[in-house]
Amino acid sequence: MEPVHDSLLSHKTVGRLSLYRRLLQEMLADGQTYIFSRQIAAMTGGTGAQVRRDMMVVGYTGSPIHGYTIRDLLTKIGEFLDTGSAQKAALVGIGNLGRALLSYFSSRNSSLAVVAAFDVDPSKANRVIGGCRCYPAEMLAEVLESEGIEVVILAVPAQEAQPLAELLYAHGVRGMVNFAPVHLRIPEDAFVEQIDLTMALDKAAFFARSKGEHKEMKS
Amino acid sequence: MEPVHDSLLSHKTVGRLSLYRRLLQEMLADGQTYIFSRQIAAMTGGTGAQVRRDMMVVGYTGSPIHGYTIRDLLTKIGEFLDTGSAQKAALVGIGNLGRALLSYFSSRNSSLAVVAAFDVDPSKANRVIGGCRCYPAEMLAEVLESEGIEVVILAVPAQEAQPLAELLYAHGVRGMVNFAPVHLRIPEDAFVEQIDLTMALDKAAFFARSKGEHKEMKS
DNA sequence: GCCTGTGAAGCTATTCACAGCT
DNA sequence: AGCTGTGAATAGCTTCACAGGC
Repeated sequence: MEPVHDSLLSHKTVGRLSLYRRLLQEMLADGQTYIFSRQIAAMTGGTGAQVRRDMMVVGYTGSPIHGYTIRDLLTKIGEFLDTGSAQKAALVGIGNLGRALLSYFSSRNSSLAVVAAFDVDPSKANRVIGGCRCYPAEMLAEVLESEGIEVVILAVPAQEAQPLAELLYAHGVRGMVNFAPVHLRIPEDAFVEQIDLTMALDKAAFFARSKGEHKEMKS
Repeated sequence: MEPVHDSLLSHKTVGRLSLYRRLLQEMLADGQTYIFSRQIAAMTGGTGAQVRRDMMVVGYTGSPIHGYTIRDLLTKIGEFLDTGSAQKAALVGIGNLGRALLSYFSSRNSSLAVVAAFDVDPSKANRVIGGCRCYPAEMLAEVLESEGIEVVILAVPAQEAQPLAELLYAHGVRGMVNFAPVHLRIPEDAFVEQIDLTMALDKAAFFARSKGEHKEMKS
């Protein structure tokens, strides 16, 4: 409805910046100091021009001689993507997928820590999985507020997702990553990143064929 | 490089069709017979116009009276998305995430079945997880060919992903869903759907804030 | 030379808006 | 009246191409 977008601040750009950050962290750990836009592009599957555009957004200016200084660039991207204070995340739904996600995120050193997990099954409470304390669902509101959690990962069954999302919204959560195969209806001022595994597989299957066909057609 | 795209056949359209299909299957199971584009749009977070455009792609024409006939529409979408013969998929990497994905896909009745799983750890072989037979990594090539697998899900550690992708490509796999946080470099005629959990969380965290800020700024 | 930063062009995707139908 | 199908318009994203600097 309303074009609230900050001219240059798109969805996709933010995603790529997250990607660049991870990449640059690895390079820095590898002992590299400088990098050119083309190199970043090659490693992320983009083009040099696009990388440079993305850098414009964060406001970092590289040198034509060395390219970008990895450490400084990381700082700038961090300033752009992160809040001053460390943000906290939680996960709801400690099933197979939930547990896998917990261990995935505990191993990564994101700027964002998953600090709490919830499940309706009380037998799962009070355990620690992937360095993350588990609570029963009744404690959701309480813990969200005491910890100041603004981002939540939903790994619950499809029919539980919508009511849960509404509850989370009511308690101030404005960013969600939803693995349930349902579109969440929540107010405009919250953001949902939908991850749809069935769709991903369908797409891979479809293009696995169609790409091959194109090749054949290419007389 | 080369604009191989079939005019109307975009990435995103295929994704939405997969979404519509799941939705329509549910509605059919619920006993519904007809549906309007606006209703589909409301349930997927799109617009009516977009739904109708997508339907143009599959070549199904609805009636202004009833809208779309769910059963027929499903058939058309199926004809469009699926091959005649049932396609098979495999999964590589039976870690936490791999196991979660196996049980996820075994419960869904997709047109695409995950029929085999692989892991370098031989102790995981010869088990059955989520109705899916597990093999040691050495048997990859053999099983891929005997089963005729064209689509593979990669749930392996980052450093193993690229060599594995090359191996899969060499054995005819042309569609992959990659959960490893690395961009896969493989030839143009294969398709990779990248699923990046860290990026998803970063985006949710970023927009959780920025949406709120916009609201404030809106004097 | 080979880089960055960036206006301008080009492309893709989405929405508008209306004809046509019942 | 209210829907679908679709040309035309718009919005959004990516790439081109070149000035400017060392």
